[in-house]
Amino acid sequence: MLDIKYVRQNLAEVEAALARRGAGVDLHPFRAADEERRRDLAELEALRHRRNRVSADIARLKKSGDPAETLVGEMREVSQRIRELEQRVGESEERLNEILLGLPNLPHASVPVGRDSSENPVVAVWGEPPRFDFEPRPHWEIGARLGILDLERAARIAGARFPLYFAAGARLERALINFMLDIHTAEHGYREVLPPFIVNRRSMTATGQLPKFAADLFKLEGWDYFLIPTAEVPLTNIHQEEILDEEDLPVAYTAYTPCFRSEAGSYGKDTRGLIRQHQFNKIELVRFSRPEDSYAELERLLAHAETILRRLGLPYRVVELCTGDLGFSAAKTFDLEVWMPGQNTYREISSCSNFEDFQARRGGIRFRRKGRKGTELVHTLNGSGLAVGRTVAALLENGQRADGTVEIPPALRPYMNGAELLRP
RNA sequence: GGAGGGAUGGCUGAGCGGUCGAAAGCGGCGGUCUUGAAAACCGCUUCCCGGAAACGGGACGUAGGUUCGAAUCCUACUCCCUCCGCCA
Repeated sequence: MLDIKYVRQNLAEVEAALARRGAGVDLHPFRAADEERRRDLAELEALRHRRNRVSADIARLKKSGDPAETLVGEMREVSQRIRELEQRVGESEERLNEILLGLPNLPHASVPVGRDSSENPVVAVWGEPPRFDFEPRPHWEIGARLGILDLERAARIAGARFPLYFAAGARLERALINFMLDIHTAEHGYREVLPPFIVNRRSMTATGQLPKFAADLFKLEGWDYFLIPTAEVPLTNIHQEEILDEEDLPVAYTAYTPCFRSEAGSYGKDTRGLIRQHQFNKIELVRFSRPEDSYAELERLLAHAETILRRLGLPYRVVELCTGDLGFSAAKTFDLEVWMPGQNTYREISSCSNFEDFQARRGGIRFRRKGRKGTELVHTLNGSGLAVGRTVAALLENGQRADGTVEIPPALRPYMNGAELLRP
């Protein structure tokens, strides 16, 4: 959520910044509700002031046994008017809140202006795409031939876009989860978390999935509960409505969770393979920092995610999302895209973002500076470190050999009982 | 599922319907003492909104209600705890 004071004082700038995102927003309804609220609030507070004073007078009169009927009668009317104004102010606030919850974050000044993903600049490239003396296959064919991936049977059990791994495939997924968590906890200083995979409406609203993107979520019938689309939601909400100590920052959490996404509106896109699933595993990285540190923290977070790709020897590039491709809550985002030989293209495997105080304001996540009064909102960041299913896909495609076997990267072999190859 | 208890400041925890934003303790900050530190002692320290400030308003789980006036009374809801039952 944007700061209401900032929006009020910079209406035109906010509209312009949101226009750069491609979100044409008219803030006139905001202004109208805001002015109405402030007008009513001024009257309301004046009346409450009067009531407070007169109530004290009444108390004094009663104590000394003097009659107070005149004042009591007068206050009856004042209280009636107060109730009316409270009602009106409440309605204005509801309107304002609804508007503010629907506004996306403002892009950081450094974010390149662009319409969509085609205008995302590539900021770094790592590794050489492998060369094959045969036609590289897509991962779903490799996985099927190895007998470790069975998306047809998964469809029977659940439906399209669900995973079903067997044997070395299941083991590979588990190996990657442990491999990534071990690096992030032992080398990058993250505290490991195993959070709920189902969260309430409040948490979804704090991180920005709600109210606008309900259609992307799986909701439990008969409950106000949702399956998490990413561990960002439970991890960021760990400190919902808390005041952290400055010396505890930055706070860094990592978690393995499955992720559930309805993928509404993506019909026909990536219908084959592991790229776009209703359920997939992901290792998430979440950081809470002081405002002045958050962009250095973003670099750090990005480097942590990159480490995984490098250790696995997977070629990738870093792209910076332009204003038009930025997610709702993010102020700035870098995507990591891994090379997929079977598809002859780079595919997103991690997304690392700084949300600044956007989520912290929605979730009430603050900190207190050492030796100073008052509180400030923290900055929140998160990134995938990495999406596990897509990592499996990348390993299968990059490690494939002419005879149908797949080479396991050396760094992962200890997690695979020392095996060097996946064979049919 | 059944029975009971509870929700108050960063934390623990008091609080007859009327100077209660709230006792006390802990923690934090500043000071005295000390070569320094600790201890001891003194002072300050809830959060949010408006305001340069003075000051004003609000918040005691949430939402309503009663009342001139609610942390205190009533209703509903949410969450937590204890016991019983069931259960991976």
